[in-house]
Amino acid sequence: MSKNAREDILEVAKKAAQARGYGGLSMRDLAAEVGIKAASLYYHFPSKADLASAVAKRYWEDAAADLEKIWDEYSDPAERLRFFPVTFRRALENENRMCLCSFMGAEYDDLPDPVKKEVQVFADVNVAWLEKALVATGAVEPDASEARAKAVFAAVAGAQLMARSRADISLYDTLIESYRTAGLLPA
Amino acid sequence: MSKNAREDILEVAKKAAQARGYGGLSMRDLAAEVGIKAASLYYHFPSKADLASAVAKRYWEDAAADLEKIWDEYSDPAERLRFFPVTFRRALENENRMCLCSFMGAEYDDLPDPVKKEVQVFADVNVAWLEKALVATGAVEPDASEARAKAVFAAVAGAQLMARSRADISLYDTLIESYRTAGLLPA
DNA sequence: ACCTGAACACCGTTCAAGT
DNA sequence: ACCTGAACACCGTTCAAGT
Repeated sequence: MSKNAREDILEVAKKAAQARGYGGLSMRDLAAEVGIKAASLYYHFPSKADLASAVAKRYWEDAAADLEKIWDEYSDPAERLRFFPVTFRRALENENRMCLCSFMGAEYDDLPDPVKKEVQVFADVNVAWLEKALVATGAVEPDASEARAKAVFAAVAGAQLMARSRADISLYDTLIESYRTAGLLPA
Repeated sequence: MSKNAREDILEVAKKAAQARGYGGLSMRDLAAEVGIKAASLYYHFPSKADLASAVAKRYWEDAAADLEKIWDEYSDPAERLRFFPVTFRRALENENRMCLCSFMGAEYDDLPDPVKKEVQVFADVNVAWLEKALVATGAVEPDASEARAKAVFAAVAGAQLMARSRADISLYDTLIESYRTAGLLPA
């Protein structure tokens, strides 16, 4: 693919993990897609756990950068919140994939600790951004803003999961719109 | 365990699938826990897909029965809705397990078609019950009731997923309470 | 009717060996 | 520095064979 095998591995592994999770991520298949042998993977990453941890870390770093971009592009607090669900929509647009961290959240029991840690940072980053954005709208009581931010995150993740389980992206849009009608997200 | 091996298999497989999903369900481990050899599993079920399909079918049947019970036990529509999240809470109480169908929803790409079908029926059953209950409260416009029912289902599933990913059942309670404060569920 | 051992093609992982 | 083949203990599954 590119000149940098390590980059290729991370990229292909990310897409695979978004579709099949940690357990479903096959080192042999991954290697084949990158164009090397499975054993060669272990030159770049000491173990599957290390690889997945690096993938999850980059995943939340990219998410954080995306959220920063939304923040800077819009000044209206409600406008910013309008765009939050778009980042989760993109995974579904991308061949019905889902958030890597939602999938791995489900796999909690089988997740190596370093991976678990990065997965939780992803949620932390999203919740912190949402809380900041919600407080700025002034529509949420300050002492309820953290709980509300978590609620929005959980609900959006749930919408993505449900839409994926039907391979129906229009269902995702319906769900987000219902959240707005119900008052969970600003209309 | 019991006298009936088939029953034991279904029961143990259900708990395993709630913790590790379809992919994480190991026929060898399952057999060991039941007290037979892996090959013997294939006497009772022709394949892993058939076993998982039977498990998922029973799962939504049990869920439907639970919902019926809630419906009959309470006559106040809002009261009925108050108890909906309790069924999802029980999985978390049970050693941080989650809804089998949420997990398998994430595994969409690797799910055999018969399993996929049963998983979707689970969502259908829940959404139909929720819609009935929401309409009865009179608080939701009739032409928005289906979308709202789906939204509640997705949000509750998302709350369960997020709480599981932290092994924190109190987070689940916080999220459900936030849904009520926000207006997604009746307060 | 119900279960088993042995075999099949897979998997993640290791490691000594190649260039 | 980067990759590989061969081997390890696993996996789901099959099947002929046992009782």
